[in-house]
Amino acid sequence: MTANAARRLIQHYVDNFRRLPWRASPGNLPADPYRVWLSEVMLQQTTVATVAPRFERFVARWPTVEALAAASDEEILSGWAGLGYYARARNLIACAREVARRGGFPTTTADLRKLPGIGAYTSAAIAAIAFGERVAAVDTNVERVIARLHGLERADKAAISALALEMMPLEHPGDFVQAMMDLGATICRPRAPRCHSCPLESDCTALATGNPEAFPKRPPRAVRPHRHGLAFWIVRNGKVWLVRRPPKGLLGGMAALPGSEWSDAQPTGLQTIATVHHVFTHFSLDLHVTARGEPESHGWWQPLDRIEEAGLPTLYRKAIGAALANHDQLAV
DNA sequence: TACACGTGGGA
DNA sequence: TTCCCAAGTGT
Repeated sequence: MTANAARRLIQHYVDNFRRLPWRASPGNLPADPYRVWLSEVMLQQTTVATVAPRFERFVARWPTVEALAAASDEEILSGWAGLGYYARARNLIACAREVARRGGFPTTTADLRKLPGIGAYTSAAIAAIAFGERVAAVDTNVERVIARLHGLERADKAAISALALEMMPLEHPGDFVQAMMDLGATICRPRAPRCHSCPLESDCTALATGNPEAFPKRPPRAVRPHRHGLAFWIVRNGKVWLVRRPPKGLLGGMAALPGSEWSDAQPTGLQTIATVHHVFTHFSLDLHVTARGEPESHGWWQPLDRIEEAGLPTLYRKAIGAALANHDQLAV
């Protein structure tokens, strides 16, 4: 039964193969470990639609891990700007330099796992897809597919991994890994799964219950607090004063408008040029843009007509856009 | 173990 | 508008 299900799963993947820029065709191994690594890191918590063009830009600019390792921190962080989860970019830099120093990627899950930004899932994905190791890469897609297949409300990582490995064929583990993820992304979706199109329809315990969507059970979402912050608008001769944020923490290492610490309290008695609302994973923010005369911190003058070259994360890109819209009105 | 860590698109 | 959430990792 299991072997048949796996065969059907992979056949469905081959028949519906989505030609994504980082993929080798099914059956072809090994894939370029640099491309597999870069795409897997970009895809952490990020959609295929968002990643695809960015991936193309990265490999065009830095075709090899050695090229990436030779780039400056600022170049790479700017290239990452807008993708989010910037610790990934910081780890990407450290990982590229370590891999270049060693002369290539390690080839096993265990050794890949030691590199910065490569955890349990990504190490397994690279090992399976680029090096043909027979190992289960358990992301949320695989977790959901396996949980539904076996009718498990609670998804224990180790149990899921064992069940996935049990189902995995001996040949072409990378195809199986990608087939599972594709099934989760396109058929076995969190909501409104397309069970009538699923190659595992006849094997699925969750479907047999009549409510496959209920598997696995999701924890309730935590309440998201709201905060406020100030951003200082310092302009001169068509240039705006920017700073680089501290290397760790939220938006760590990224270009930014200078400003205050963020707090729970709404600022009062403030002349604001613009206020932008932005939602982070664990809180939302109103950033109030307010004029200041002189720079007080270490930073640089960024020409406003070349603002997209600054590598601004979305929060500050939005804030500057809103400030410019109002600024232009005031200046008329 | 639980929390910090971004963003944009779809329902 | 609001909520959900997408190929997780580090601490």
